[in-house]
Amino acid sequence: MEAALGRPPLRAGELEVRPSEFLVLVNGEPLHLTVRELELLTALVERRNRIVTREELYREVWGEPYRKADRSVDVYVGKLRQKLEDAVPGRRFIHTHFGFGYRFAADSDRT
Amino acid sequence: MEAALGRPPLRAGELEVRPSEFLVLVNGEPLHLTVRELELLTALVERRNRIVTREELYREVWGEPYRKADRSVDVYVGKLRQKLEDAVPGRRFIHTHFGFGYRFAADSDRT
DNA sequence: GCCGTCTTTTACAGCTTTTTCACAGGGAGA
DNA sequence: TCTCCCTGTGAAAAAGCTGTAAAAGACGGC
Repeated sequence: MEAALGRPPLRAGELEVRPSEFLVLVNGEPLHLTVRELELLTALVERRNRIVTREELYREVWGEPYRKADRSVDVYVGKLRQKLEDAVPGRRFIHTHFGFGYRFAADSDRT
Repeated sequence: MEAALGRPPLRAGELEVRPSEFLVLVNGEPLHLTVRELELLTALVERRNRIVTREELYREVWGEPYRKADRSVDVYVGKLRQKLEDAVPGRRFIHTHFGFGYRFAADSDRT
């Protein structure tokens, strides 16, 4: 979270992430997220359209080495999906790549 | 999968393998592969135009000694051929060398 | 302490992938 | 041609991964 300042705003479809303000807007409306949720979403959006391993996400968000079998990332992906679904029904932002990890995409395409 | 990072992209005809992104493109379109499929294809493309024994492929992809009579490599070669055929009909990338092993070739020539 | 909120851990069902098996068909040498 | 071994492949069994609810733990405010 410390590194939030200086990170530029990110636009991704109907989402706008402003790390420096700890804020996410969905179609201009603020989305209420917890710290973990915000950081995980930010990490994903910063890596949009790329498959990201749980290990990389865990290191980035939790700031410590990933312990195999830790399910925190999965749980928070679930939380984010729920909130994003509430905010933008029918849309799917976070894709699962079985055996690899997750991928954020604002446009409903690729892979 | 751990060793995926740091491996450079490989181009081979209409294929592009990007191990570091867990991604294979066929004429620019992502090809959906499982972990084993991706690793086996990567191993073959890295050794393109050479006959590779099952033993070598097994050691590389499965990371353990090859047990004689294990058919895993054959099964996965079959899966890859199927998916490549769907993606590029009429093309043959993976050649069988009876009694020796397999060989990947992007150009439709030699044996 | 007691609450409310957030985070971490656990458990399990459901699903996907991987492995194993069996058999048909093919290739090479005698 | 005959025989033996090798390969292709569908399908069943086994293993492994993911989604998710819920329990348990942490932490701060009152």
